[in-house]
Amino acid sequence: MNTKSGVGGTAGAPLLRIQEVAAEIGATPRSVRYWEEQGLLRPAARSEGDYRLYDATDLERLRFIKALRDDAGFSLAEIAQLLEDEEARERGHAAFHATEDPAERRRLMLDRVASFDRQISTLRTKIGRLSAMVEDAEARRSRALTRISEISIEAEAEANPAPGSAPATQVAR
Amino acid sequence: MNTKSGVGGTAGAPLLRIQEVAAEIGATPRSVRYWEEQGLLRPAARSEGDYRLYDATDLERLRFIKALRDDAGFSLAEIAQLLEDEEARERGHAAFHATEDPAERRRLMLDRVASFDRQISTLRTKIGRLSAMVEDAEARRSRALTRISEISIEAEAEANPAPGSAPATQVAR
DNA sequence: CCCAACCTTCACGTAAACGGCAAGGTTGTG
DNA sequence: CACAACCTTGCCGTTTACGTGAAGGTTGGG
Repeated sequence: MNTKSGVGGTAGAPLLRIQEVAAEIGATPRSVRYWEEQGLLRPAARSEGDYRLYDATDLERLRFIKALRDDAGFSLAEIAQLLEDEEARERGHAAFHATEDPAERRRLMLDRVASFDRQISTLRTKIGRLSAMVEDAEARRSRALTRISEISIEAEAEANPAPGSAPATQVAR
Repeated sequence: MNTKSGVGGTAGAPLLRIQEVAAEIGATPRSVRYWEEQGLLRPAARSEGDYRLYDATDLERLRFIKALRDDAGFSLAEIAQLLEDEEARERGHAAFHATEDPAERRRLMLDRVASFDRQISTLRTKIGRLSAMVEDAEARRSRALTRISEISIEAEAEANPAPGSAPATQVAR
């Protein structure tokens, strides 16, 4: 077995190979390659022998993709859309470090915030639709409960024809 | 064009044909047939000439299926699971009308409530995962905002050489 | 009765998202 | 340096969820 866990040149960052990242996020190397093929990730980095190498940022991105697919149920095409924002953020990150101008840096960060806002709103839309379904189910549930109490009353009336007052028998079992 | 809108025998309920229900829920007849093929709906009802006929209950069910697919992003297999509960509810509905015993009726309605509870919890689980993603994005967003305010301070410091101490040169790079 | 517009059941085609295998190159430990 | 374990790029196979005819029957207004 391999004892090594990093392939970093100067050991600055522990670059991972495809199987390692795949296992980390709970996917297969095939899927990760497919996602790359579909343009969801950049070529990451390659080793001397052309092995794909992933860093922490890539891992984060992969986790995000996985969550969008499994948890949110988005298609890869939709994810590609959402990731365009993420791309923009990363480009912004590079631009950020390329400038010293605080005004420029501020602008880049504001773009980043706006990008998060779009992402959040997309997710919230989905949550909204799911919530509507929950509310619908809750309404039906509560109607069922109403019916139950009606049945109880009905049962009482049947078991106790007396109109005066004072119920006597139990209903539940 | 056809002027008729219902095909009810005694005009008790306005049974719809496949294209009508499909249009109603925003799907194609093909999809509706496929869903039936996959066991998501029962044969509904058939006309003399074997045309599929749908009533209000079927429509509700179809709407539910559509929402689960489009809004919640469930696979037909998952929907089949969720619908088993719905099936049980409908069987319970029949059993409900078949008995006069209030205790029995109460039990059936309680089953119905439990079934709704399971459905609601499934949806809530999904909402929870989406909410986690939103929270994550919000955390990143707020970190970006923090960076922005830091930049503002940095800019001030640069424009305004240290009042108390600390000679100001450059910071990052 | 006629005919357009619907419906039926096959049956094959397709896009998405991978799975799996072949043929060959790379890594790094013993 | 040998060799197991990993990687690479094809490329074909598979499942899901339908689309798209084909060939023929049904409906219902005129």
